[in-house]
Amino acid sequence: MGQDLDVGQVAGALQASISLFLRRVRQAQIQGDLTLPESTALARLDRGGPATSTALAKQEQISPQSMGATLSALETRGLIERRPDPEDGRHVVMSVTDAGRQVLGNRRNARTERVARALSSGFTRSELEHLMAAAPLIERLAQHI
Amino acid sequence: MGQDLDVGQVAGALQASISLFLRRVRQAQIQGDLTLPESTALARLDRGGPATSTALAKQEQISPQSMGATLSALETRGLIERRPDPEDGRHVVMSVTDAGRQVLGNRRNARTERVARALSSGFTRSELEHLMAAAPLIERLAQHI
DNA sequence: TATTGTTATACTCTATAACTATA
DNA sequence: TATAGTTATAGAGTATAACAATA
Repeated sequence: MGQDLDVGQVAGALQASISLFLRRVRQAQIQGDLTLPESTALARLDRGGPATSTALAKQEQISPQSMGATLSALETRGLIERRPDPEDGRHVVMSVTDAGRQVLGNRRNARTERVARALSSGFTRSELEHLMAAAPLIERLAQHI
Repeated sequence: MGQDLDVGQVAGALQASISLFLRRVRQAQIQGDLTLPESTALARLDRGGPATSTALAKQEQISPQSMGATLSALETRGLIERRPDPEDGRHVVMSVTDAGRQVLGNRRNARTERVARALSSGFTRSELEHLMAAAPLIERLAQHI
């Protein structure tokens, strides 16, 4: 306050708006659609190339067990495949299959489509730019909590 | 992106950054601290005055049952109290107790404090302003999904 | 002994369905 | 019949603990 913006106020405002947003996004989940952690892991695997579940877990900042569960779900759907690492028998390297790349190619799943539609209809171009610029700030903030 | 910013791109970036943020905020939860929905409901009840659980659920855009569970937890801790509505026996009006106001007065619980600290140490003033301005946009977006 | 990964279990947050009480 | 609230149950998304295999 005073000269500075109160960081507590910013923290509170972000928590409130962000928890509402994520709740609504989850409610927009449609049967058969990839869940949020599934799309995130699949996209990251495609972007970063084949990786082990532990490495992915570190990148997403979740426990290896949680990442394992997400990857199992993706494997069951045939979107990724597991391959043993010949150099280290403890490693299991995951990679995106053709089917997985196809799903990523469809790009906008039902959930993202709904968010995109909301953005198209109620936001000015400048507001969109503002939101786009905020995303990396939120990500950086998350990494420092 | 040519002339227009791709709304799908904005939607994807927001989902990724926001889910990471909320995950980290939840991990920062400390034993004994109010959970995120608990603080949100308590703050709203204090801000808006006594209200029924159904009314609060509508405001937070969650199911009445979920709000009921959150309110029960707050009541168990003595932070809110329930009072029957003499005019309509179906209504149960919730209000903040002195203990609840005291908790709100402490303002920054451990979770918010950690977010605030992260904001203080790694962000410029202009980035803070940017984040503060993004919060209402995110909230508006959430409401239109 | 340390690391990778799996299995088992549990907690938080939310949902839907079924019920009771009141209007 | 409609509304407010409660109870029961389930699912998503995470966590920790205990374990086996490999290094």
